[in-house]
Amino acid sequence: MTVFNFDRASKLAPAVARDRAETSPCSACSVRGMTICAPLDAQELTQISALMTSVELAAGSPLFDEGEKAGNVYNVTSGTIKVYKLLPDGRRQVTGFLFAGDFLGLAKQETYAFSAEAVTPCLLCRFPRNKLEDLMQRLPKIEQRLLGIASNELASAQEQMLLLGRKTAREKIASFLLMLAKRAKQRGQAEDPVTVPMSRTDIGDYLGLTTETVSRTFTQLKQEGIIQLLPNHLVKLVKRDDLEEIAGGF
Amino acid sequence: MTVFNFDRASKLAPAVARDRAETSPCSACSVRGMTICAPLDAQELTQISALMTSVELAAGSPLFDEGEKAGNVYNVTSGTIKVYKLLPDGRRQVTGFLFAGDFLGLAKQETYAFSAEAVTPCLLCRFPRNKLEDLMQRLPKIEQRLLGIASNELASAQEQMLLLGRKTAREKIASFLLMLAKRAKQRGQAEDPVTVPMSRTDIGDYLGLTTETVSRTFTQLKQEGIIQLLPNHLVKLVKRDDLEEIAGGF
DNA sequence: CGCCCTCTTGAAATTGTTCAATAGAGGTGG
DNA sequence: CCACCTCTATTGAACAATTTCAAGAGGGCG
Repeated sequence: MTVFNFDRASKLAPAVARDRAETSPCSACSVRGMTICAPLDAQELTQISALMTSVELAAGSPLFDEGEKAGNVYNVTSGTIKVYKLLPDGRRQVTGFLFAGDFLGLAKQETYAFSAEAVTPCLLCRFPRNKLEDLMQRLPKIEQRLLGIASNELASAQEQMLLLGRKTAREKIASFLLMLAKRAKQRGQAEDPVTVPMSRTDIGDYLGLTTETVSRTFTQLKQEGIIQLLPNHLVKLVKRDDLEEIAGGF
Repeated sequence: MTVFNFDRASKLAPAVARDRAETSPCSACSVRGMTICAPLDAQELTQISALMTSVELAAGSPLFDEGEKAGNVYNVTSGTIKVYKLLPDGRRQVTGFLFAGDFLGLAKQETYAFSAEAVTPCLLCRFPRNKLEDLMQRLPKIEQRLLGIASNELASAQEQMLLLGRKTAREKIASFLLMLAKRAKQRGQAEDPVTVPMSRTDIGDYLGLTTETVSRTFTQLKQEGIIQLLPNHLVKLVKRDDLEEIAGGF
C-alpha cells in the first residue's frame, strides 16, 4: 500500500511514521501542484522525496504542540488538520484548518508557535527542517515557493482578523462556509454540498464564538432556507448569493 | 538634508517622493539591522540603495489602498503606519501597526490585500517590487530575510487572532500596551513610559472594540493604579506584572 | 441495542455596543 | 499670547448581541 492513496484512511494508528523505499513516490502525488513541491522537476523531486517520511494520524491525534522544538515541516496529503493556540486558562483559538495540499510548520523561531491536531484521519509528508534548509540552499525555487505560501497565509490571516474583530456571528458563519467551499473547489473537490468535517466546538474556536452560538446560527440560516444541513457533515449552500451577501465581501 | 534623520518630521507634505543621489545612504541608516537590508554587505547595500526612493508621509496620509496594484514594497524608517482592511459598510479592522525597522508590502498577488496610512509623520524607503525581485535572484540572502520576516509576521498574526477571538476587552488592552512596550524596546526606544501614538479609534479597530470601550478600559486600569495616562501619548506601566498577568501570557 | 458524545434549544446573565452629552487637548488666527 | 474652534477622549445610561448555565435530542460506535 502506498501512502499516496487518499480519502480511504480508516482505523489509523496515531502518529505512525514509516520509512519509504520507493524512488520518488512524489511522482504519483495528487497534491504536488499545490504545495512546496510544485516548482520542482522529476530529478529534484527525487532529492526532496529522499528527505521525506510519511505520517499517518488518526482523528484527534496531535501532530505537535506549541512550544515544542520545531524539527519538521509538513505537507498535508489528505484529511483535515486544525492549528490552534491556547490561553493559560484553556480558552482556545483555532488559527486555521489545513486540507490536502496545505503546508504546515513554517517557524522562524526554534519552537512551534501553535499546536496542530488531526480533525479527521490524515496523511502527511514530513520533512526535517534542517535537511530541507540545506536543500533550499541548492534549490532556491523551494524558498521562493515558501515565500509565496507565506504571503498567501499572511493575506488569509488578515482576512481572518477582519472576521474575528469586526464581523457578527451570522457574518462569520457565512464567511466560514464560503471559505470551505472555495478551498474545496481549489483542490478539485465538490464545493456545493460542502464538507464541514470539524465539530461545532472547533468552528466556534475558529470564529471566536461558542458552540451554542455556532449551532444557533446554523439553525437560523437553515430555517431561512439559505443552507441545508445534510448527514455526513455536508452542508448544502442553497442560496449562495445570500451567503455571499451576508459574509460581506469575502 | 538627509532623509535619515528621524523624529523631527513636521509639516510634511503628503506622499512626497524624492530621488536620491548620494552613494549608499543606507550606511547611515539607523534601522538597517532590523530590516531586509540586515544581511547585506556594503557593496550589496549600494546595489539595493540604487533601487530605493525615500518617501515622506504626513500624519493621516494614505500610503496605498487595498486592491491597488502592488508596485512597491516599503521599509519604515521613522514614524508609525497603520495597516487595515474595510468591510463594505465601513467597519474597519486594523491588522497591524508598523514602526521604524518594519517591512511592508509583501504581496503574492498583484494587488495589496490591505490599505496603509500614516498615523504620525513618517519616513519610508520605497523599492519597486519588480526591481527588488530581480535583485533577489542575485542576492538570495534578501529572499531568505524576507521569508524570516514573513514567518515572524505569521506568528504575530496568530497571536492577534487569539487576542481578537478569545480575549476580553481588559486582556486586549493589557496585551496591546505590552506589545507596544516590547516593540519599542526592540528598536531601542523607551519602553516604560510607552508611546501610544494612535487614536482610541485606531486602537479599537485594532483590538476589535469600540473607542468607548477602549477609553473605559484605560480609565479602569488607571483607577486601579496599573497604568498612568501621561500627556504626549505616553502611558506609564506602573504595575507591569499585573499587566502581564491580565494579558494572559503574551 | 444502548451508551456516550455532540449538537440543539431555552432562559438568564453579562460583556461590550450604541446613543448621547460633556470635557479636554491641540491648533489657528486675531 | 490668548481666545476660540474643532476634533478626540471620556463618561453615563439604555440596549443588544453573545455567552453562560442548563436541559434534552440526536447520532454514531461499540
